[in-house]
Amino acid sequence: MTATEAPRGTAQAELAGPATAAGPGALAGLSSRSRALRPSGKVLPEHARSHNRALVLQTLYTTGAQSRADLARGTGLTRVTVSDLVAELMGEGLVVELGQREDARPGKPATLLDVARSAFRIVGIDVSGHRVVRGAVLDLSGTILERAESPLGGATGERAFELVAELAARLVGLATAPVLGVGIGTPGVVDPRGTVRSAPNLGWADLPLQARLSARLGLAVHATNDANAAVLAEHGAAEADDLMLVKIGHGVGAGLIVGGRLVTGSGFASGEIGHVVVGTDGGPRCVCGRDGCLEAWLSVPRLTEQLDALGADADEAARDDVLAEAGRRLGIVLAPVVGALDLPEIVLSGPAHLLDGPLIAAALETLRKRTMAEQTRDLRLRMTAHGQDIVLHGTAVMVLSGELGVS
Amino acid sequence: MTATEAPRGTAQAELAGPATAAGPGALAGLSSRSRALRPSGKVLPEHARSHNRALVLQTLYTTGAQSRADLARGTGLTRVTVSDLVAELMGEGLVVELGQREDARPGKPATLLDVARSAFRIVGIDVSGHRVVRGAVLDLSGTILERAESPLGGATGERAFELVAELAARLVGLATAPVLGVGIGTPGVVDPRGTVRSAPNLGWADLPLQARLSARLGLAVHATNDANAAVLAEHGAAEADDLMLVKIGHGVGAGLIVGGRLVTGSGFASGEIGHVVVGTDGGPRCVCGRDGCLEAWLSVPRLTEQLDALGADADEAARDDVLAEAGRRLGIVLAPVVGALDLPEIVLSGPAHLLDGPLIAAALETLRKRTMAEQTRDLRLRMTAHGQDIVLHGTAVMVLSGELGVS
DNA sequence: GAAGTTTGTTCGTAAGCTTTACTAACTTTC
DNA sequence: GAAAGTTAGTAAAGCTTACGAACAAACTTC
Repeated sequence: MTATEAPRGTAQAELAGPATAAGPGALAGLSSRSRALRPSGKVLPEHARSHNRALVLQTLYTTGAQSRADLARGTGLTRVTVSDLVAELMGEGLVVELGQREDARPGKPATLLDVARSAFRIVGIDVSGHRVVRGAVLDLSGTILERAESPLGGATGERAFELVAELAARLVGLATAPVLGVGIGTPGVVDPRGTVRSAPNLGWADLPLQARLSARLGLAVHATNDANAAVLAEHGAAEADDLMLVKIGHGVGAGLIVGGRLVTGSGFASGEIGHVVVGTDGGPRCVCGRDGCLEAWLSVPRLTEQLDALGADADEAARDDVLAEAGRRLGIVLAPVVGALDLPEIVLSGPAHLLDGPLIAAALETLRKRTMAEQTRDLRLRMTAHGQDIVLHGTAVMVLSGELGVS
Repeated sequence: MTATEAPRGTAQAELAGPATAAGPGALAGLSSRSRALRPSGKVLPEHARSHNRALVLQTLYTTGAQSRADLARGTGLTRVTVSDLVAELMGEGLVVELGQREDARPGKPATLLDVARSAFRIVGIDVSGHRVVRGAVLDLSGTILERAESPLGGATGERAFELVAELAARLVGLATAPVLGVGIGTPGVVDPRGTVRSAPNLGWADLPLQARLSARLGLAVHATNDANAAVLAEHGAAEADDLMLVKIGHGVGAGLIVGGRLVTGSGFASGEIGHVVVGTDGGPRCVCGRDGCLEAWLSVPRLTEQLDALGADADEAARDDVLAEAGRRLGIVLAPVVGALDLPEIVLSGPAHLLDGPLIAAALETLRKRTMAEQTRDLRLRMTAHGQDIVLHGTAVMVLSGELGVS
């Protein structure tokens, strides 16, 4: 009996989490399979199986087209087991054969396999913009195929949710292949079940974003904080297991990966460094009422305002001073975090014309001056390469990871 | 890789590197069995088995005496499987039957089981003292049964290693039951294989402490940074999955647990916050040459010196001011870390007469003032309950975790 | 004393991965 | 040009692991 014929519907139904609705058609079995649901800890054979299945898919995803034998060597599993898992994955449409390898080697020519990167779509939504909700349809490689956006127009609460839901539905409609899942990055505190505990700007409090959207779309939905999504996007490319991403926009927030895993925090509020006070010499008044919060120093509105105040014909040096001062403040706040976590890399996301230059240089210099040389000698501080789409890319990583165990 | 699951066990696997020799006799099979050997991925049935074995042991360890049926309910495994695993554990001498349960209930009376807490010993060594190396023999519950120490006498390099090795051997000799393993907490940067990459005070650089000691004693050895050991000790008792421990002595260091796992850092130098500069208003000159490092503000020699300078008949308020200022400085450094990680709890270790009072109060107040209210409202900042023995207890936790998968 | 309950074991089964052995299909070598 | 060697993928058998069903033991309750 081949794996594809195996009637395992019951097992899937049991594994499927209550919060995430399974998709229709070919996807019905997918979302449940790869997730390791181990609330209290025991490991059953089927868990091992799904782990190995995800491992094969992951290897194929990151290493690219290769044969079953290559996969066996790469994963440490035997060729037999790999063949079995691949048959299962092919049965679900996630993996396809590309044909025989061309190069001339002794032995039977290998049949190349690859993830069916165009067989499924991911819908990503970025609610972190101040004026618009942005969305996209991506393929399994994370390439953006379609875009759409909705002006937020100051909407909050239920109206804001409605805008998000409509945009998501519109994008699902644009998808020309089955949708694997929908990912959402939103500001605020989001718990692991995708409930927005608190997002003041959007007027959301205890909004079960993931559950409601999942019910409405009939698709698997994953929601997380926008900075967390961003750091997932960056981690997808980076090889490092420790990474911090600082997202600078209207507010300032961060996402952290430590030991290869996303840090959520005890109250799901990790990365909220925007209202940490910087230094011991005061600073600009913050919207939160205190003086010298990081956000008061560094937010895009504040920087823009300061630069505008210099006038259009301002000295280059004067502009640089403003930006360098903001960078120094960022460095001051990051130094203890870098020291405590021994971080090798920090990535900034936000308007490059403000961040990429004197600001980032001053931040790195400040970090070096305020931490042990051994730790920050190799520290990298750089702009993201994802640009404006970082949250969208991150939501795709989240869906891939959540649905297929791939990142 | 599955985000929630893939790297699990890495901490253990890394802690127990290939350098760890298995013990003799009854212990020969233990150390290898419980370790989750999953460098990059595949899961075999035997891995699942060892995981479940550790789960049973862990449940028994933390919940205390209970029946096989209780264990089955607690772990989610069936009674059959639990019986099988318990038989294996009893065969290795790790679990014993205590006799029938006394209370009057319908049904066949249950046979109570417990971890054989006195059947094995753990030897712990604390090299973090400035003048002496301290050691102890502990049972599996972490109770200290014997103590021994060696004056360091300014020894460094090979002589210091010799002192440690001799103390360890002496303690192994004092043990009246088979030794499960030896744990060492040392200052400096220690990699996952127990090699001390750098410990300036001891004159150690790239010293394979774990491997050499393991070869010499013929026992499993685990070595880690002293602050990491300390936070493991604290975590053993705490229920929280996120925890920071700040160890204040001659130097200042920290150990971090995030998401239930020890943070090692990209260069194995996590927690090195002693030489992070505090604030933007200068400060005392540090041994590292900079002004205003945390260690320059907060180290025990510095505090003692300041208090001594006040004179023996000093005002109580003056003493409090000195300590409160140090506490404020600690709060300033910790605020960004608390914000970034959303930490629920910070524990201090060090001389209570200095730390437990105005210092800790000022630190907490400063933390509250410099972070978002939502995050620090429930923040706990307290002294450790382990006192001077925190590193010794931590080394025991490390051995338990590394050898048995129990913590 | 009968009925019900709980414990712990025995026996057979399903799932999963491995080893061993095989065929297919190619390159290299003589 | 044929034999030898190499590699890919499959098939069969076996081992490990955990499960479910059934059962005996031993107790409480009625």
